[in-house]
Amino acid sequence: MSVAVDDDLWSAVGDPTRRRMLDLLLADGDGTATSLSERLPVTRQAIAKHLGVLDRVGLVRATPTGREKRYRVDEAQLARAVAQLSSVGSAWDARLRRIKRIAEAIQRGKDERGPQR
Amino acid sequence: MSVAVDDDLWSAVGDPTRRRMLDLLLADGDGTATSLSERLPVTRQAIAKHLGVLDRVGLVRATPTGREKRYRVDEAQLARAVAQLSSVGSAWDARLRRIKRIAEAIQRGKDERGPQR
DNA sequence: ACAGATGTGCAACTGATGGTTGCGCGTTGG
DNA sequence: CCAACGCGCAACCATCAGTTGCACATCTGT
Repeated sequence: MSVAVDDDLWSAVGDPTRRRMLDLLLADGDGTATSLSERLPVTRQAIAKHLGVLDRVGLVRATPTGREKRYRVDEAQLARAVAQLSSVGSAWDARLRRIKRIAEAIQRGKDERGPQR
Repeated sequence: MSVAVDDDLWSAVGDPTRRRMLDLLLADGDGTATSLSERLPVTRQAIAKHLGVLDRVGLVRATPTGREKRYRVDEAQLARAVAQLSSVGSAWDARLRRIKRIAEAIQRGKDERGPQR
């Protein structure tokens, strides 16, 4: 059975730029579209759109203060996303282990019947 | 410092359809574009394109047999992808824990100076 | 108080990509 | 041998990440 995953959340962290934005926000505590765009190889407007996406899925929250708009990571929601990553990861990992085990069992079966068929 | 991630690999597993394809291939052992398209809500051609992407990043390998082309998951490469998922996940997790710890420390500092002011 | 600097938001355009339909070609099986 | 099956290629559409350009709001220094 495939793991239950919130596609919106996953694809939000699926984008490399958005992942780096989250990294920066976590490192600095908060940030604005302009401050993030200065540290990433994309324009402010592109960052603003990404912030819109992250905001829609609840990974960041904005607090307008005067002329600027500071964004903070919503830690609970990011924790949810992390949980999903490790969930899918461990599911695949389990399958890989299982496949490997079966392969080894088959190999053992062949050996029992003799190496020359 | 942000985790080193192979963006191509990540974005390959970032797509929900491709993730489900990998799930099916892992469950069945192998599959063709047609067999996968029968179990997913997209056309064969869309599946074929996704298989192309997965093949390009090495997550699957194709073996043409007569008129059909069977795809198998490359276990080593998928293991690499899983490693990256858990790598990013645990990096964020560590940051979240650190932030929480600092927040608690600040809170303790306030308490020591007295709850009022 | 006002003029310039700074920060946002909105709109139009481009390029990549996930999806579709339609068609033609090789392989296979009754 | 020919009809069915599986695949690849091409054209087309929608969405989205990214850009440029411009207008509007808010600070700030003199």
